[in-house]
Amino acid sequence: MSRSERDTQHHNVAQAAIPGRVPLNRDRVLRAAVVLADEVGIDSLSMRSLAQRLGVAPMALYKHVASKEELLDGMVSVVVAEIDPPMPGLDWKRAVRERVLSARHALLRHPWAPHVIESRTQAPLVVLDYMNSLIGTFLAGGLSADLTHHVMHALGSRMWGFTQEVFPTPQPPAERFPHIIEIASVGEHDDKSAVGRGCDDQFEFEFALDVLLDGFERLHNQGWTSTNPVRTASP
Amino acid sequence: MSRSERDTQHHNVAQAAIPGRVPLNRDRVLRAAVVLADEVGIDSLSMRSLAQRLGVAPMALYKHVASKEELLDGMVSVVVAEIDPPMPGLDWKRAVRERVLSARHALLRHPWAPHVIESRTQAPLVVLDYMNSLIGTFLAGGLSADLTHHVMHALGSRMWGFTQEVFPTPQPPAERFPHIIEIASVGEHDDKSAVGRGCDDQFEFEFALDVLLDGFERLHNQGWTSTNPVRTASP
DNA sequence: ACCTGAACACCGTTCAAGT
DNA sequence: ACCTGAACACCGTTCAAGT
Repeated sequence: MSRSERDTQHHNVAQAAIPGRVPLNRDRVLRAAVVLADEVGIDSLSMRSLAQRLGVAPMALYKHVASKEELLDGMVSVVVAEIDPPMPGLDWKRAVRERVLSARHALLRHPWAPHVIESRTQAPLVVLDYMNSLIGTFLAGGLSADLTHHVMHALGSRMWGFTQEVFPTPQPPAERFPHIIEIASVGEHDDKSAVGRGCDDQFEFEFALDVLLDGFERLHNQGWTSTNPVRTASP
Repeated sequence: MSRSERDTQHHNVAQAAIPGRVPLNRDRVLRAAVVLADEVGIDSLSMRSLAQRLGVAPMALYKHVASKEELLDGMVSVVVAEIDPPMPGLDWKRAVRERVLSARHALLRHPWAPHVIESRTQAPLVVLDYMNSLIGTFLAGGLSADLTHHVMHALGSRMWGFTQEVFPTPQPPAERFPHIIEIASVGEHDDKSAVGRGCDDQFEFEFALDVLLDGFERLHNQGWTSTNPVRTASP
């Protein structure tokens, strides 16, 4: 780092203590939005509340993001960029597994991320980078383009390391729902790992991920193609 | 049906032609909300627009639903109640498969249903009925309560017959995303079956569902338990 | 060039009042 | 008992104006 660069940084840091003196930029807006959403929840994140946090008029934000939708796209980009790069030297199955669990690690720090990612209509570029990289891992492992296509669909939003939880929070009455009660008691996992409401825990996620990856591997070994989808389930 | 009951019905039907004369009830509110959301989209469904459609002041709705959240719960209940009952005489795997595809048939008529179902914090009772019934099918098929628990988690929101689509709508640039381009061309399915934006098509859904069900069957045949999860993927 | 203030067209929901 | 109208505390976003 050159002397002038260091000075500029110090200058900015000094200005940051004086509210409103550091000019806004896109990155500052997006990072502040991520922090604010982490703190107060995505429902309480508004253009107005974000502007207030930044000590700026609401309309100042529109110089850096065209709309709230673009703000949400940008927030997704920030957290997806935190996902670790692929680990080298692993076979495709382990490589995908580790990558997805790394995505889980990065995204589940932000309880709002699952919902916001799934609500994107246009995937931000870093999202496509991640998907492109995952696809590359399957292809490098020898899976056909055909199988890889369907395997990526089957993986679905689980590629981000989360699944929206579908089980009810309160215990329902046993008379009407005997089967739910019957299976509810098994496998009591730690509630702490469920980040925010509506997220799975680690054991259930890995179980589902492994069922899928094992299935993909079996289809690959069988030479599965979409025009000749032979498939059996004997042990 | 007694004479007086018939007369009462005729009376109501006659009144229905005069807007605003039939007293509102919860069912009329919920059904109107479902129809309106089908027509204008869930984002344009507001308490005010629904009230206007019903020819009533916005606050009249609050006699029948406590809040907009409760309205959404009720709308989910309406569409989930349309799912066919389980088919008798099938083994557990076929029974689950048919039931889930029937759920798909019912829910995908309402493009907003996936998003709204996944956003429920408290599952409506008919949602628990459906889950209880699915669990019962696994248990009746001989799966342990242990395995069934994890299998239900792994099935996740796919039990409703849909998965949120994760692929981008516009074709991205080939230079930056070569692998996406490579697999994009395979298996061009009909776009018509993708109900609204963001929903999978039939082939991809069945592929993923079968990978999961085949995996569940294999674990069941192997005598899998959560404390002794032996699992291999040889063909 | 970058930010502001007022205004517009919406929300869900409260409250007190009408019939 | 059931519905209404006005009002409150919010939204995202436009526009014209400020420096």
